Amino acid sequence: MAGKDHPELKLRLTLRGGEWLGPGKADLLEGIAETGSISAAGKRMKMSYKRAWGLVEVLNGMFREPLVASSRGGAGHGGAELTETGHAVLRLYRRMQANAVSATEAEIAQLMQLTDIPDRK
Amino acid sequence: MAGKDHPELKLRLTLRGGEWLGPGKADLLEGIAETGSISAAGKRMKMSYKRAWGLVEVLNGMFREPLVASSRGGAGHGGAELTETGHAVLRLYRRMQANAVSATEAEIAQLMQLTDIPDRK
DNA sequence: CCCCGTTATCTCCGTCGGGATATAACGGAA
DNA sequence: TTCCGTTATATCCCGACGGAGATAACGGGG
Repeated sequence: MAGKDHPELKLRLTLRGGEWLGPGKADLLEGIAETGSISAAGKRMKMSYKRAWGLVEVLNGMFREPLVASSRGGAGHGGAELTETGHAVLRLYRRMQANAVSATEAEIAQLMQLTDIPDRK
Repeated sequence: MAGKDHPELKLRLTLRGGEWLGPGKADLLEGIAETGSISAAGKRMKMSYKRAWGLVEVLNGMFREPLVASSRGGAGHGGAELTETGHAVLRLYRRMQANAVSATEAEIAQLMQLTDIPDRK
């Protein structure tokens, strides 16, 4: 279920050439915060651990401080969690997305009217 | 020329699953409007004609009316131009982008401060 | 001392997007 | 009738992306 929820606006913020923050990395951060594990977060998004781990590595290198702190072994058999910076980045991205959506509602509505998609409201 | 201009915010508006409007198609539309040719517009963006033509085909199928009108042969040896709908879509996309940028300036500035990128201002 | 689940790495491999290239069609001009 | 530049379409091919799977390391618990 979870309806198709169209139209949908996605944002990609390019920090430097080749380094950017988009919906995928943001969702992964959120998944890590909720599951406490890189592999679990990746699995939830149907992506391989290799890919999830690679994204985390990139994320940690994009900012001054790492966004994800991970540990191996121990009582909890290892895991991962967001750092303070990680939470801050995720929060800022979500707010950025929300602001962008509300600031473009009018244009989106007009664009949708030019499509042949029936306006179910 | 053209400075790096970072950070940069890009928008992708998904109309239906698999059909979306983003920076690439928008720039292509703009290029066609300015050059009067699909191949010239594609070349300007360093993309093959095949790809440019494919994007135009998709664009024309996304809305009720085609966005690009093309012709072969004749006095001008063929060419392409934006339809009224094409101009409208491009204009709406540009306005959407501008609104989104100004609505997220604060978050973008805060995110940049978390990077190790020197703030040249 | 072995067990466990996760992190961390590596290698192999299928898929897919898109470039490169070739060819035909078009239709007015010369 | 030939020439021209563009649209339109097909085929071949390569590199990158990412999945699948194997392996090791970790470190507290039983």
